[in-house]
Amino acid sequence: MCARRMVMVKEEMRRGPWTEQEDLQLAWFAALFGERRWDFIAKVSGLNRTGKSCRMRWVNYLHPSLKHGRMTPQEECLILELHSRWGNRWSRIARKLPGRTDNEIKNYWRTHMRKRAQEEKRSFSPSRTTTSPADDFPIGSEPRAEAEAEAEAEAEAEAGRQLSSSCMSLGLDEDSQGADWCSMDQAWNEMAMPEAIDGRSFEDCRENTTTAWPSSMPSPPMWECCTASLWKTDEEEEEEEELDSAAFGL
DNA sequence: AAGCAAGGCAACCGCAGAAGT
DNA sequence: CACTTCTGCGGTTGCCTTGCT
Repeated sequence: MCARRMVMVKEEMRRGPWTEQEDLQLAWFAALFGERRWDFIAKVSGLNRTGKSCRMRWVNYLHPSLKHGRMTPQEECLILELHSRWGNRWSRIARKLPGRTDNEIKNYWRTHMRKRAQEEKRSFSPSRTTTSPADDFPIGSEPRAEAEAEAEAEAEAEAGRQLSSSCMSLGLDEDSQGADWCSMDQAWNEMAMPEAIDGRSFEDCRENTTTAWPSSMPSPPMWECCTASLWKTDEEEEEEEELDSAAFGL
């Protein structure tokens, strides 16, 4: 049904999840033409995806220097600290976490902070448990949704601030591997083994990808030429961040 | 075993700014 | 200088997986 429609609407761009074949194609063309001109790459690769979509896929998933796996406690700590300092500047925060993307960090923050916020909410307002939220606002009324969303956002932010400060007050930093730095969740502490991430590193994946590479495509060297510095911090930005740090007395 | 809810994450969207013409 | 195109960012959505009842 969908395929039929695709045939009918010839120029329609492909959307949704990427297939392995598409990934290979994109990686190949990105290596060939560089990590720029995504519209051009999208066209010549015949992927029938938008340049934007290609770029997103590359940056968030295919780039060789990306880490794939759970956040380490150090990374979590860093995210909390940087978020308390910079707010939702995900790309900026991501630059401080080599191998992590803004999207990944954003997702991480949202899911974990929301969870945390919900816990906070429960523990701080026991009285609310006795009355249903619907008591305050009739079902379907706008104010309820808005107020709840606002409260949730504030709770998330507060959770972050608290975690961040507890993180700092414990004197935790890059050396805090495996430290019992907060009780956010026992599971968080169990992530402390980078080697255990899925049992494999991206290097492994890269090798596998290379071996599975179509014979018509050159393999290993392309990775070398395209690993260039997605995560290298721009010097100017770096300077600015230093200034920020100084201003915050860190 | 089936149904449902929540969690996790990939992907998309809209906008703003930079770069090119 | 104005306009167009491209890139990057942050917010949001929707699908898949996992855990619970």
